[in-house]
Amino acid sequence: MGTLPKIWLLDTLKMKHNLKDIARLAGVSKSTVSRVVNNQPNVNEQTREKVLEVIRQHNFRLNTTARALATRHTHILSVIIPQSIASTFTEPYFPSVIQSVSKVAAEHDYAVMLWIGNDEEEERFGERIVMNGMFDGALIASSIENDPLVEHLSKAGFPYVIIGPPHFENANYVDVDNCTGAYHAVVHLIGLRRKRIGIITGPLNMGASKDRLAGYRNALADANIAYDANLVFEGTFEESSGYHGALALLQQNVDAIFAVSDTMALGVLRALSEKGVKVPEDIAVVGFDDMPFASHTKPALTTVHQPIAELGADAARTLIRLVEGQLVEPYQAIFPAYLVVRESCGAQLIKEVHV
Amino acid sequence: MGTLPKIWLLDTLKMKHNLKDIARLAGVSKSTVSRVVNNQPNVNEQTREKVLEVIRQHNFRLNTTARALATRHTHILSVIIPQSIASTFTEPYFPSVIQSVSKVAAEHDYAVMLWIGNDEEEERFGERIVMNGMFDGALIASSIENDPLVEHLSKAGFPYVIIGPPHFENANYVDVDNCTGAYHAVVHLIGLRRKRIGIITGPLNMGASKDRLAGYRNALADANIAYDANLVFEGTFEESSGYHGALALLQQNVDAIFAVSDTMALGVLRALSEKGVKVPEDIAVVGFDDMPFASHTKPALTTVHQPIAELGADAARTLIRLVEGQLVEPYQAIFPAYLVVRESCGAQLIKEVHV
DNA sequence: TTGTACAAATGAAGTGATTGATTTTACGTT
DNA sequence: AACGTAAAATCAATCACTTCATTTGTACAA
Repeated sequence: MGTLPKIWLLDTLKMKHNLKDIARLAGVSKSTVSRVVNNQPNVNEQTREKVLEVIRQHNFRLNTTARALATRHTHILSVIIPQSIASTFTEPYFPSVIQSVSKVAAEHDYAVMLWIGNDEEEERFGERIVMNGMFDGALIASSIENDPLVEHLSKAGFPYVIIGPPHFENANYVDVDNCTGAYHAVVHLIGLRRKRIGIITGPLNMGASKDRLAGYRNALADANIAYDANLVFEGTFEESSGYHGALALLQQNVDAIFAVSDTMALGVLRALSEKGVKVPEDIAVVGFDDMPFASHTKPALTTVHQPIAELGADAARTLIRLVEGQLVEPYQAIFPAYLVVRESCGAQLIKEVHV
Repeated sequence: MGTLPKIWLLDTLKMKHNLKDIARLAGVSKSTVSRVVNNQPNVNEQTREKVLEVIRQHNFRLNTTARALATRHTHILSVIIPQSIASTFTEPYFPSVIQSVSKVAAEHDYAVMLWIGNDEEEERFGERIVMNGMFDGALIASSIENDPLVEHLSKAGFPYVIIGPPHFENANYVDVDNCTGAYHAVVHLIGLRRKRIGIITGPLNMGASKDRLAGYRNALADANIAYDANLVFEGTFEESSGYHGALALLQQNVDAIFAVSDTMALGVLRALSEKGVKVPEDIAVVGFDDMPFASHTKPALTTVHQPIAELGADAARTLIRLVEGQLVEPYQAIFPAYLVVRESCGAQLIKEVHV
């Protein structure tokens, strides 16, 4: 701060004009130019044209920073990826969310700031974000429970929307029905006569992971199958944890593995293929996410579809409404997740048997 | 603009203070508080302590927007993903770049803005970015040739660094030696006695794709193998284009396929596996990128490694130097790319023959 | 007791917009 | 011609900071 040189190479190249200049050149006052730029009424049509002409001629662009100071709104939305999941950032889930957020933001003329947590900084992450403060609201992508970040933002008075399970009673959030989605997947496996169904969960300090595990347990309970903690492997959402989870569950003689992310399911397929285990004949595999690659695996992956892009878009729209004061009640949306049956669960086999 | 309600629910909750308030409360002037906040010299140690105490007590945070207006620097960096490649955004390449940029930015106390091109808007994309103007400099991720975006930014006077092959003579850029990387891959295949080597390129209006194709041609030329346009399939960097490329090249009786991205190589493996073609026995496959999943495919993928994170980090560091006026000469860095030999190229086979 | 030097603090003019209160202009009525 | 009215334009305050020129304060030497 304050240590930057005063003269900027590129500043000298661009002749910058401000409202006042344009006003002078067009022979009107600053206010009038402001009205024209902001498409406000009460300005004569000829005057408007004249001003626009001058603006065009001088290639004038409004200084957004000054406007932000005056209006107290930057028209910037933050997307926050907590450090707890930064290692998973390269998973297609986040790009999808970000892309849809970015699109909605653009439609409403908002810019998007991105904050990705860094393993090396602990507490400082939330502080950095809050200290910056140059955004109107924040979207928090699936953080862990009791993430201090949320409290930080909340205390600092920033509007925010959580993408994932909520942390507080009255939080604004947009989530997928993880529990029911997982439930359907496991019910399906049970229907296909699988008896020992293993699960590879995500980190259990994340709401989404817990909900999916709950769906698994509900399905077992409804079928009167005893819950066996040995069949539960806590993964990290990474491919390698699917791989190791599968190896561990093989020891338990499972006949089905439910990996709660497609990426982990990929790891499962790799492990089983290496061990010469046939999918779905010997072990059925079901994933979660329905990522683009899920239909391209071998065998094609049966998985729980979640509408990731819709989730991000809805969250963004909600945040904008919140920021613009159009949202009075807390907004809490839960999107359905449904099972997409492909090859890896063995539904085909059963059908053939029936025939 | 200008249509937002004047009273904000959350504004009433947070008692906001400004420099003037703090100055009054600490019994000093605004300037002094500013010095303290910015860690500048010429302020008495006791005064400094006193001011800091008041700041702490009132939970004061500097208004970054006002500072930006005064200093004419927002301390924001933009990462721009042109619409031409927005479809590939979920590829791990971009998250990796963004993550490393984000990290470097954080280290230098910069925030990161993200602009992702949208297929639906053509020309408006660059305009939107420039009109926003609330950033000090931009990082452009691998755009197509003659992308009007670069011209836009350049005209608007924004410092920028290109990640990928440069568009102009004097542009600042950070790139990978795509040509040499591809060259090594193809030379390796030739050394393994492959005679008909097909290539699946990226979009040929992108510099990186062209450079990789050039490397392929150079390798053939050096080995006195005639270049055959029938062995060249123009892909899109997407998995499916690898799949279709492989099917097309199968018609040409190739004995090796060089896919210039790992994701496309994945598609190649899928196609070959479906057709019952053995890799590497019947057809050798080489990818490009060395993505995390490359070592987890079956067979493990031989591929050209490129240091994606380093690329992003270096670009970010360069941009910050540029923005802060510490860069006088154009910065042009080319990172080496090297071949990582695994199973899919069939190097093992040859060794065994020799034994 | 001044004068000088230097550190510390202050005052005021910027930065470029928005916006509500106010004045000017244009135009149709009486 | 005087008046009322509404539209159009202007004025001035405000947003919250930085920074340069200036003043104040202190200590030490002459």
